[in-house]
Amino acid sequence: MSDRALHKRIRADISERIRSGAWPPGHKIPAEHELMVEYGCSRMTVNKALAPLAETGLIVRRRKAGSFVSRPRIHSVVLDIPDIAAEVTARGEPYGYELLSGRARTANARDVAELGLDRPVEVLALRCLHRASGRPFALEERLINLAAVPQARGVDFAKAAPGGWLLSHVPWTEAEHRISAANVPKATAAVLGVEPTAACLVLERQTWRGEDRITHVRLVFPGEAYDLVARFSPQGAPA
Amino acid sequence: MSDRALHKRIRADISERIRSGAWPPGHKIPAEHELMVEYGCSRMTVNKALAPLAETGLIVRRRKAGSFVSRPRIHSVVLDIPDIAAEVTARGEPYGYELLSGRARTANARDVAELGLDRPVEVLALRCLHRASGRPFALEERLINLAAVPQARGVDFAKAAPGGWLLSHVPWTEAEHRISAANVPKATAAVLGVEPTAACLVLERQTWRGEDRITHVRLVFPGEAYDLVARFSPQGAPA
DNA sequence: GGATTCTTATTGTATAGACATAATGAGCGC
DNA sequence: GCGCTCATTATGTCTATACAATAAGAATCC
Repeated sequence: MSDRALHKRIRADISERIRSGAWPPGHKIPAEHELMVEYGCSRMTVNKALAPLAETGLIVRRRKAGSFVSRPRIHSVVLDIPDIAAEVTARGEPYGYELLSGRARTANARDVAELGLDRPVEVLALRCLHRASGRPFALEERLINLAAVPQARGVDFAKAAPGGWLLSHVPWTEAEHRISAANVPKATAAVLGVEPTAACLVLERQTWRGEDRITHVRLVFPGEAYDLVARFSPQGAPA
Repeated sequence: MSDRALHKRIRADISERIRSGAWPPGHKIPAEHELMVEYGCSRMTVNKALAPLAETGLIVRRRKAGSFVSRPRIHSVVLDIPDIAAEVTARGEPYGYELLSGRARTANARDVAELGLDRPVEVLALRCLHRASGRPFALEERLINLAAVPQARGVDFAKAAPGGWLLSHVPWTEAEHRISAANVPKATAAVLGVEPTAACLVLERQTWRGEDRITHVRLVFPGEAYDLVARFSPQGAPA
């Protein structure tokens, strides 16, 4: 493991010392000049090692003052939002997809609110059911803004799930996810084959490109059948 | 915005073209030499711009072949795991904390499973209630491995919430989070002041340092009172 | 044709030097 | 002591150059 590039080794060394607690928050990190001597390299190399640590917030750098280990930073993790087909397949279960309903319509008040539109344009409203081993796995309720994605009009979503089609055909610049728990309406519970009182995990995603709203999707997972798992691996940690 | 460092501007330009779809997946990115001419800078500067893009997976670089926009990358987001006190205060509500119970004991079978221990050591089991404007906001069920964190024995968790104390006193190297929806036991529902049928959002976190298990915490949020929000901001995007 | 070798384009890494920028802390005037 | 100025120091950025590593593609040999 010591055959990697020097600047990466320096970075790994430092982040290791921080993560292990040897250098607590607030601790002063040796100056570039000192590290340069310690590792017997040029200042550019040291700088290349430290710059990303500063960018990701593990350390704070101040001119003249020096570099310091950050105060306990916001506790953030990377969460992989599942591609449902991949997720089901990864569990070794056969994946099934079914389009329950789908039609274009002028956005109603609720559509406008969910998509965050400023006026009621044409939208495509879809309801799809994803299955694992035949059993309902997730209900997808999706709105696609046809003003922003007119080419979605000609796609047959009975064959391909809209998530995958959108991902590969429509670029987006930003997305917001919302994760919550909810007791869902009776109709939804019936489709998912759970009791109306069962807790469901609701994942909502809204994407847009520039000012244009692209799509809004709500994925409802039946109760305790599904967990979102996020593993935190701090900057510079070996895989 | 064009007064930032050149290598950051180059990086922003490129990631913008990728995110906007102008450069689709698989598209060949101009060689370092070309970008060097385009921006009138040295190759080092171009390299400093591109290297982080490769590290975060937005692009793939191959010697002799060139640099290319990655195939639809894994759909991952950064999720800020809340510090409850900060979260409540940020909403403009007064924050309240209460220790419901706490005692040291030898780990029982369930403790062993939750902490992932290999033998039943001494643990500190805590139940705490977090309030917003007096109303229950979250129930915290926490186990602290006293074999790994002996100094926790002398702390009065009636005054300070264990999360904050651990964060600032005990370094950790890895964490795993699990987010799910659940119908909680009657006793839990009663403490939270919700119906036993109400869906609750359950956030579990387990942290460890090296091989040592540090703590396991389960935060139960009453139903739809709380959303986890994750905003995706691709590499190089302006804040 | 197919396997092997050679050439070369392209990225990876590092150096030494230069100037810019920001902020600390010392010195100075009052 | 207080406020101002200024030298100093550490980081921020960039250049020009060098050599290494890799793999694509061309040339060669059989």
